[in-house]
Amino acid sequence: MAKRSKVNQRQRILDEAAKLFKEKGFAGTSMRDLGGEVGMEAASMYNHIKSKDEILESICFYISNTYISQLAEVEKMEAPYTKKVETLLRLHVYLMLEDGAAVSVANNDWKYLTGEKLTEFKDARKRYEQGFATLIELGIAAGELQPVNVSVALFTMLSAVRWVELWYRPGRGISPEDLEQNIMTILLNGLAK
Amino acid sequence: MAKRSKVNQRQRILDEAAKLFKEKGFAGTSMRDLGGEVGMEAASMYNHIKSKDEILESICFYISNTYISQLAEVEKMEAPYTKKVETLLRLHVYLMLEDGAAVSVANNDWKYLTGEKLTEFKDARKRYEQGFATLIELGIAAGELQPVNVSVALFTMLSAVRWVELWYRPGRGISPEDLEQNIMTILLNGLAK
DNA sequence: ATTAAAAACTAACAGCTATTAGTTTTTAAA
DNA sequence: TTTAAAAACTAATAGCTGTTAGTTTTTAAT
Repeated sequence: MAKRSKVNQRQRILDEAAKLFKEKGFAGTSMRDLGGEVGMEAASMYNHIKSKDEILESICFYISNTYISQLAEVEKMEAPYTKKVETLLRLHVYLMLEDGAAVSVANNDWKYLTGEKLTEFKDARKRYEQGFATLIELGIAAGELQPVNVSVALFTMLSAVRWVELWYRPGRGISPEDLEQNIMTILLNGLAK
Repeated sequence: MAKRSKVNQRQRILDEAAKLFKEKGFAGTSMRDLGGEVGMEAASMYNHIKSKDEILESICFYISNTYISQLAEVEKMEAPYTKKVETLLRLHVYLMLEDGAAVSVANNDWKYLTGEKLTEFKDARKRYEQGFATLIELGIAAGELQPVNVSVALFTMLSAVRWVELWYRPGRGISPEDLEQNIMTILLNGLAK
């Protein structure tokens, strides 16, 4: 059976690409670099992928699709808005702990997407942000959240969660659960006593 | 007097480089791209700069030096730790509003520094983070701040302040002062009511 | 108006880029 | 063991990279 092997090799290329793009950036990573990491001549990888651009697209849209389905999941929840916001942020942290390299690429290298893929990605991101903002807005209207500027709250939270991927490693002396709990405490209850 | 002109041209190159590096990344920006923006052949810029690497170094160390002197300033203040932390964060926001492109480059493209410049930059960043962490630690010890994990608090705050540069434009319908105030409210008092 | 320095230019370089075409090797079902 | 597809290889492509050398133009003080 040849199909299995092809799928696996493609996935290996994508995984190594995510790691390399995270480390050296999309433009700073050559197909020869990637081939070296995968253990294959650069040219050979074209049996599994269409182009370098397609690699980037696969990584970016895997992440944006995940975000969007997580949002849909949370929107369906029957719970207070604070709980919904908290859940969405927790899912962010989880995805980062699981697939940090891909998240990093989607966060930083999406700008190298071209043509309609670029607009498609930006649209997806805007949809996600819009949905998240609505949760915050409703939370404020319901009196559950402080009446802060919605955009400021949105981006402060999204960013506050992004550093995890840069910093977190098992062996940092803090468990994923504690990490999460600490971030949530700061964002929801504030740092001041 | 020719000296004046040389300094200005050099600064123009650095400014355009920061904008371009922010937009397309260091590796994604060619000297010909930069020349096009400056209005000069790529080769001509070498009358004002030593190399592409040197441009990156100038931008990165300008920012890291600013951060470090801001930290020193705050450390000298006679004030509660909450006030010190708040001041340092405000200075972050100001620097971003003033020099967003350069901040962005120092945040994202420092990894393209090479050799001892790379280690020098990482050391400076570590010193800054260490100093900031100490303020938080003392704040907790003094009972002014919630007893959260210091690293988590540090990076949550530093990141929460980074998105400004990606998002803020005059005409967003919020003044720099309100922007600041909203961020501080979320970080210090929390989003939950 | 002369002069010398500064700053622009053109042309060229060696090396790297993503990708293709064509060929050989590996894989796995018959 | 034969066979055909899949997946690896080598070699080559045109175009772009940062940078240098050498030349001409611009600038500004004498």
